[in-house]
Amino acid sequence: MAVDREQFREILKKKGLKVTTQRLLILEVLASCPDVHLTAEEIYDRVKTDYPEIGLATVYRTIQLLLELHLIDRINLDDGFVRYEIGNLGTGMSRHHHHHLICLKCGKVESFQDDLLEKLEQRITVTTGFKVADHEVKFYGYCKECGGNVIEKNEKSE
Amino acid sequence: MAVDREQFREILKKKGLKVTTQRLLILEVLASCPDVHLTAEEIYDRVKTDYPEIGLATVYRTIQLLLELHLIDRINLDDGFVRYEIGNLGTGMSRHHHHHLICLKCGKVESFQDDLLEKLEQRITVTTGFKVADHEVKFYGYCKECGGNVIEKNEKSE
DNA sequence: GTCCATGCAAATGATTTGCAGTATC
DNA sequence: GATACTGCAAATCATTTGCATGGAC
Repeated sequence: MAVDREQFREILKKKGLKVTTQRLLILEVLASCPDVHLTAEEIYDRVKTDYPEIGLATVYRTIQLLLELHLIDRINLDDGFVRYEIGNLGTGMSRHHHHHLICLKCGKVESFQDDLLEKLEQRITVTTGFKVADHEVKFYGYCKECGGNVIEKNEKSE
Repeated sequence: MAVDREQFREILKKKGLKVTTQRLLILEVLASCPDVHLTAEEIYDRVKTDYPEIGLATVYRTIQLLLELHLIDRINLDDGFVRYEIGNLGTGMSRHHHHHLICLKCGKVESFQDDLLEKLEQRITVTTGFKVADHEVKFYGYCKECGGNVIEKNEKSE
């Protein structure tokens, strides 16, 4: 699983970019946990255990690079940190446009995949003339463990 | 249209908060343009034309207040600025859970209303046990004026 | 050897906070 | 008159940038 180290080398070389230990390690950290959404600082900390000399600026610069190469996606949970996760190309699996379920209690972020949005995109184009290229969908609520499957509130209206 | 000045007074008093010119003006600016999504700085500039003594810190503090009162909503377009718009309560109209169409060319932000998401929310709850309380949906693409209704690219795959 | 990439430290820029003065109730 | 609110300036904090060194090709 995860992007092959060789594939990544190829991509970098094809773009005239250099293959460095730092870049390999950062992608590896992100690829090794496709369902954890890490902040720049968290990536920095994880890489540092294997490579203590790395600087935070390098992490930020590499993140930019990986975003431009579409190997990772950014997620903003509006908590003051931008998070990153490995993307479609990065995993090789079809994680095409999955949505995020953010638990308001424990903060856990799950992923959910559904194609209902495609229908909505078509509807938007027909109705407004807006041509959708990409979307970002976040659902806030309560996960299974935090009471998602228990009906604890009687708010049927609103 | 927009929240009645009196209603706002009531809400503030009920919470033991004071009615100030600054608070009235800031809500008014947001209520007067329900489809424009303003940054804190933009709100600051607009209020300043009527009330030049206002400070930027007051704008930020009032925005926090209005968010807590659920009179406004925040929108993050990931361009480095957080934007705000008047919410359901603020307009009195049903703008329940509208989505944002963000033009990648001209930067314009349109609103779009649809209930297809409700269906998706149900599906999520049934499938994962996650109970959805709120959602935020952003569509990136090209608006009518910028080529949304013109097929200018032949990219059918990806 | 040539450049690109890195690491450090300083800069940036939106948002926040402390504090003394001011306005509301 | 008490207390909450404001305005200013300083502080904060994630992210970016300048620059000299180091590493990839």
